[in-house]
Amino acid sequence: MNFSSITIKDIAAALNLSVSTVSKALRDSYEISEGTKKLVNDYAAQHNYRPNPTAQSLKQGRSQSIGIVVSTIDNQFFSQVINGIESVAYEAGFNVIITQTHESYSLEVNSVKHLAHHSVDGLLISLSTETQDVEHLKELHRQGLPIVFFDRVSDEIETHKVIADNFNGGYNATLHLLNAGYKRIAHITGPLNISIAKERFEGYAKALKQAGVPVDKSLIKYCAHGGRDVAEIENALNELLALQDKPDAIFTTSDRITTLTLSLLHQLKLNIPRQIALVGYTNTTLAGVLNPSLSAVSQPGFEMGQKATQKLLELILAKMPVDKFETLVLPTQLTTRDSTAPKNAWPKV
Amino acid sequence: MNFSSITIKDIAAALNLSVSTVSKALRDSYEISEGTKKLVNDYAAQHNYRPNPTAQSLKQGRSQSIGIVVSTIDNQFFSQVINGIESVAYEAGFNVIITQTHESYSLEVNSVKHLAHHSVDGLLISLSTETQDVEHLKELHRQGLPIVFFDRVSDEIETHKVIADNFNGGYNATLHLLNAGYKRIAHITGPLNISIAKERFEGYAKALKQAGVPVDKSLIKYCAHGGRDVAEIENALNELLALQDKPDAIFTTSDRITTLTLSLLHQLKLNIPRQIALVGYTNTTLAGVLNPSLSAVSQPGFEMGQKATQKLLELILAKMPVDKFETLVLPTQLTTRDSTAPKNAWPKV
DNA sequence: ATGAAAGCGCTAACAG
DNA sequence: CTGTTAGCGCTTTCAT
Repeated sequence: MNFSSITIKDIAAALNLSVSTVSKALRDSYEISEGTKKLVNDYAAQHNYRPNPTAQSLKQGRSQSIGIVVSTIDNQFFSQVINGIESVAYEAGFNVIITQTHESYSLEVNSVKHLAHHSVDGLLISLSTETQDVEHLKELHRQGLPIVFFDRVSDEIETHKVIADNFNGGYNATLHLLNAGYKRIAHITGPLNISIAKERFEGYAKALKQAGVPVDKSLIKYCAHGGRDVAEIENALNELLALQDKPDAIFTTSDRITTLTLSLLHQLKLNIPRQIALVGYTNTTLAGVLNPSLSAVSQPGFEMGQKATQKLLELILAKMPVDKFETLVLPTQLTTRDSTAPKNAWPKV
Repeated sequence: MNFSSITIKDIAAALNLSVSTVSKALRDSYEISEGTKKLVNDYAAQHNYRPNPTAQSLKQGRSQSIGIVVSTIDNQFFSQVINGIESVAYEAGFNVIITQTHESYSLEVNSVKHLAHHSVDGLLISLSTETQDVEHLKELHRQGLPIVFFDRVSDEIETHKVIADNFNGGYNATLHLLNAGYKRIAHITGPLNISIAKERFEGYAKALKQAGVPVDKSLIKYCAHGGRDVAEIENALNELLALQDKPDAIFTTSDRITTLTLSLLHQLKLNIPRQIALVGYTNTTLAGVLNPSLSAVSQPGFEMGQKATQKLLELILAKMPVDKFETLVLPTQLTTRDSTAPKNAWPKV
């Protein structure tokens, strides 16, 4: 069933023209006289004609739509990215299809296949935590599907990438903790195969080294599913708190890990920052009203979505094959709050 | 460009059959011999054949996709609903297309038109705050497009609806405040033309009346855009706090209004609940770790998405026109925390 | 049991 | 400048 307007055929019949003439007139072809164009366009406007996108897709092999693959939309960072994507895509007349991986490799493969199959004209993807192998993307990339990575990128595929400055995000958060007097700084993160975890870890390690603090492996916990399951964080936390030489601060590296860690510390009735300080990556707008107010590294999600989409549209609309690719690095922002108050200036209990 | 597998034509050529035979074999038609079916299906499986959804859409006038219209995905409640929708839709082989209204009537009309035009087989919609007129939906509904409302429904269109028990949500939250000793209970909400605001208000009013507390209009603030703009809440709050007889508690009715109110109360350095208590609708998983921990009315978002999708699929797959419609009402849950601690048992400062 | 042919709505090469 | 025709990939009569 089609719930929309008339077809080109209807216009042709009504105006005693051929469908091709109408089609050309609507597309403002130089072959068509001004008079006919006006006639057709007026009629079309009056009868609220709109081309059937499905037919156009089939015919042209292009769908005017782009596919998005993220871990989950139930996450402020990703929903901000998606809003950024939509703002640019709609402006350019492109439709978006959102799919979620829930951090699973097989769901990611499904999503990508699904999108490719629905003949999206391009793909915006942030890899799932589980993903190690990107063959499913390489294949499509080889066939010419424009792909732009954002957030969690792969270095095995040469294309545009838009990321945040993960190294400095990790570096600044850790440096801030050091400056505030914390020394035993734990790190809860995802597996190092995902780019963001690796880079944030490197920033963390660099800050420690500069301060002459050894990088203690027992303080670093990797959540295989990026904190998808609460148990992952629970285990990490229990192990950290069971150490002889307990950490006095934690640096966490994703929205989910950060907020779950905070919740668990509450459950354990640990005072933040007196018993343990916390700074984490998160884009939640609630950081300032958490208990305690949470020091946070936030990323320009909306802007990341916009930039990634602009680069993708460049690829899609390019006349010539593109062979020069860019990696855009956007700044992160560290906002310090009570959860990392300096040791010599702890808020009163 | 098509980034996927082979076509029916390829199979036909390879097997020396006609396309129609292959098509029928793939669809397990009774007209085709078992032998040929096996031949075709094996070949298809081996070469990873997958039908082109665009072509199927065009041919059948069905797209195996459903459209979703929500105010914004950047909201825990709606992203939970969407996850519920996806879980059912994917199971049934349906694809979903998500669009956002950002509480704007004109964007809603655009979204709906866009979806209808992309020939979705059905529509799941939660109306925007601005929407008063549902002619854009009536029109499509008349033409036979299956529509199911969730959350914010219209009573001008007869179809399935899935909502939360808004009346009791408002009633219980207000009753709880009364029992905790609060008497001057303000109410910040959206315009009464949206169903949820109206019903929640009625619950609020009922609880007050039962307790013999007059409903004071000066304590009720309607945000025309449902709190989309911070200024709306700011004004509401300023007016409330400027009253001779100030409120001692606030009941808010959406994720966004609730969290913004909390943030603003922080900015004003008001102690919650001593100077003013707060209970609000929100599905944020952070309610327990906010400062103070927030008493909240939460809704079963995931389940709402699932139920709505089930009802929609019933309509889409129905052989006969459906004329008996249901309105499912799901329970809400009130979780009481420190932000509404009883007056005689306030947490220490 | 299989195939030829038409057509969903649109575009585009090719004629006229 | 306009029209005829073919075809995107698939389904579906209607032959054979």
